[in-house]
Amino acid sequence: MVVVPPAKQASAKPYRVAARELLRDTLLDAARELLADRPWAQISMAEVARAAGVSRQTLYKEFGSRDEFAQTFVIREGARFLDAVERAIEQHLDDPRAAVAAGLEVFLSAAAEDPLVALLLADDGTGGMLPLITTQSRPVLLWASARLGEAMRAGWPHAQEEDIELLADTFVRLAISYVTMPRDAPSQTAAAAAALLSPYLERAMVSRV
Amino acid sequence: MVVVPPAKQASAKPYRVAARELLRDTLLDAARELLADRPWAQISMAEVARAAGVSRQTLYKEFGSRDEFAQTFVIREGARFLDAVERAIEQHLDDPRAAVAAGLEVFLSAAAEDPLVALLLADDGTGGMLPLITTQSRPVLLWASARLGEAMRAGWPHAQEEDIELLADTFVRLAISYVTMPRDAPSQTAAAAAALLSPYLERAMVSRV
DNA sequence: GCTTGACAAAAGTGCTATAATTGTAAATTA
DNA sequence: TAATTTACAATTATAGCACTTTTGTCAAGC
Repeated sequence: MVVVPPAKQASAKPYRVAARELLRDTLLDAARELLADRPWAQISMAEVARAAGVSRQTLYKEFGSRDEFAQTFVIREGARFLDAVERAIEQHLDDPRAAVAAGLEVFLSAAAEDPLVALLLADDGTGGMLPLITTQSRPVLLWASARLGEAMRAGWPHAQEEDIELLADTFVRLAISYVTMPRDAPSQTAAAAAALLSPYLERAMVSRV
Repeated sequence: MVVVPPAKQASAKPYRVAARELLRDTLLDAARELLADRPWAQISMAEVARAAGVSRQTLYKEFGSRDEFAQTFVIREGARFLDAVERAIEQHLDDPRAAVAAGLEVFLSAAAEDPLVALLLADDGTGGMLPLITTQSRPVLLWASARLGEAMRAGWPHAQEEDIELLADTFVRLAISYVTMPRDAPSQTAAAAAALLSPYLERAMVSRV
């Protein structure tokens, strides 16, 4: 009697969720391509929908408003960088200082090369996305800090919760600061910041009986 | 024979320098009063000069351009806060952690109450002064960091030059970050940041043979 | 050394009309 | 059911235009 194994699921997620994510990704990707040409203020929601091959109403239904879409976009682009940062940290779990240095360097290098980041920083006036990482950056900050916190918690399970939160928050704040007003070459900036954080970090990452 | 002591100088500075400083102060003070009413974008150089009782050309001769004037203004206002920070630090030279906590708390509390800071942060569009502490804040950052560095060098003569510079730079970056996007109440934010910096600080402030 | 008066170039203002965009709601299609 | 189409009011952008203000720099005068 031959046992037929169940067909391997293409994804663990039910169709509805997968379809929704696909939709969101398609829309956000379309926005990114449009942003290669002109600033956010000059891109309409209709264009984004058209570029994604979707109706405008689907876009609104999914994201609510233009501002929410922009917010989500910035966070999703940020996720690209944060992924890289977390990978860098995971490779240095035995050495917190090296982890911070590598994570920050990866971030600053990637951001410096990214044309989207350059565009975002260049655009001065209203209607752009710049405020989302300066004066109205609470959502981005909270999101990035929370995600980074999770990664640190996973890598250093002995660390105290408050230390994790403080370190993640500070890491993100400094990272934003360095991106908007560079200090040095990415590697030097990262090394300096890591040197600064490491004494605290090393205390925190060790279990305190 | 009676020795007549030399008349006490009103100031150690020669007249030319003193007059120049008086002129600058008068103009900058006039600008501050005008800023109580309306945002910077709606204040002309002619108004500033008139309010200071000086001709427009004198203003231009002294500051060069509108942007330079704004830059100088922001730095001079920043000096008010930095004075307070330095005093707070000087009162805790024996305890670097308390020094950082007190300095940051003084700054954040004062900034939170200051109507000028509120106006500066509120004003979104172009022509305002906000970019001077976000995307174009290099001058402010360099100035504040250098001044804070001097104060630290004076208070902790054993510290290494690189440590001073790194700490001052980081302090200023975090302070700006906290002002533009608050984390907590000033006292809590200051305590957290001080806790984070203190392990490094304490190593640095002690002479390393 | 400061002020006055003058100036061109640039930037802002008020106004109009027109067009585009946002956000929402319905009816429609697959 | 989920997305599309169509429709719509309200807000906002765009363009043209004349006009005013402002910036930045002169030279002349006190």
